[in-house]
Amino acid sequence: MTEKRSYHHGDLRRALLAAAAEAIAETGPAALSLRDLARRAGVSHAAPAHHFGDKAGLLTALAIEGFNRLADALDASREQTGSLLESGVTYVRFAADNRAHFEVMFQPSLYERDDPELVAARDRSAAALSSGVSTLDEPPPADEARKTELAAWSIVHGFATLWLSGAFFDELESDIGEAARPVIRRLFE
Amino acid sequence: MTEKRSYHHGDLRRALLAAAAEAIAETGPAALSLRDLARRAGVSHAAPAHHFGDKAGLLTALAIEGFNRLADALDASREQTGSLLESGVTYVRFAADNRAHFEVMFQPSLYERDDPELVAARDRSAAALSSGVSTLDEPPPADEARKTELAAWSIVHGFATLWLSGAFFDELESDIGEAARPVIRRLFE
DNA sequence: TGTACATCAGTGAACGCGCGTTCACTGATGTAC
DNA sequence: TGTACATCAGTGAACGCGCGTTCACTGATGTAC
Repeated sequence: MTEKRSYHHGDLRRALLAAAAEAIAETGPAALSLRDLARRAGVSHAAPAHHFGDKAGLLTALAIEGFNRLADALDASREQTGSLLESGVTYVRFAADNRAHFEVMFQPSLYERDDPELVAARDRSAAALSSGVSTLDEPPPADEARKTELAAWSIVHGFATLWLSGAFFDELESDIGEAARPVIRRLFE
Repeated sequence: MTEKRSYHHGDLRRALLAAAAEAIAETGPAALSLRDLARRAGVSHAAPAHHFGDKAGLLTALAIEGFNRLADALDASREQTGSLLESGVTYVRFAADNRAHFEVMFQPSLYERDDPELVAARDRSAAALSSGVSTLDEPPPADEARKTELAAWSIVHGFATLWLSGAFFDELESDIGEAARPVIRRLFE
């Protein structure tokens, strides 16, 4: 913790992203300031611009990280369970465990939505989501599949968003995944 | 438009709320500044404090207005159609037509969530939502009803949120209500 | 109908603050020979 | 193994900006008599 830092930080880019996730979880993405991140990383206030240029650049990097983590989690869930319901549980868990990333990912006005790396990461997530529908016991006909995908995405996204906003405060059990499972299950009955 | 204004504005409180909805739709709730609202309302920069105290006070008023409008819309929809599906369509339409209100309503960190008037308006919305479940052709048993409510709320809230974030951009038709109906219907099959 | 006065809505100057951005700089690292 | 030099990461002082807040004020409105 109290390591001496040399003139060069060594891993400032990563440290700034972690500081950003922390700050956003505390006060939301819009209140983020580069000077605050520099303070949190123990570095001069002009340093962040070196790595990200401006706030949008930093949030683009954070969104990329988020979409890749989500795709990783969904892929792993599908491999292990082969169940769309469990992929949904994974989605809401991801949102709760990566709150800052999640908030940024779905506010594209905060970042550069055409960044090639971002587009690739977003597409990975989308593919992981839609491949989940094909794991259903009775997969819908092709022309209906997209509607089912959107319904599944909507219900898990809505549950996660409402949970994070405190709408279920004190009503549901504290594990978001367990709280979500019986609700998501309604979609498949 | 170019009416002469007397020293007293006459309806500044309402004008500030309208200006706030406009500003939030443009740049989001966090970027809101009281000085900007004063400019939009054509009034000196210290005037807003007279009516709302600070930003949280103003956003509390906006959230109250939003929850009441939502409750009104849901009540009207239930009276006219008696269909939970159509209540869902009404919910997503409300979100699109009252984007600024909707965004503020579900970010309680922006306002005073214990304000009595706010609590009352929020409860009105919640009641309107849950009474919708009892209109189903096959209402669920009492102990299951809440899960069904949460599923319905989640799917419409998720669809609305994803739509507003641009996630369906260029994919779905431009009327959010028509786009949502076949997706929401998946929950009832 | 007229006058006096209290109340209230909005004004405008002043303040201190944190922010993003710029820029000449300095110290560390890596590579060529 | 040693030296020279280019490159790059991070510094720190300076700037101008918009913000929220305060406060003595002024003009309009409403009420008492």
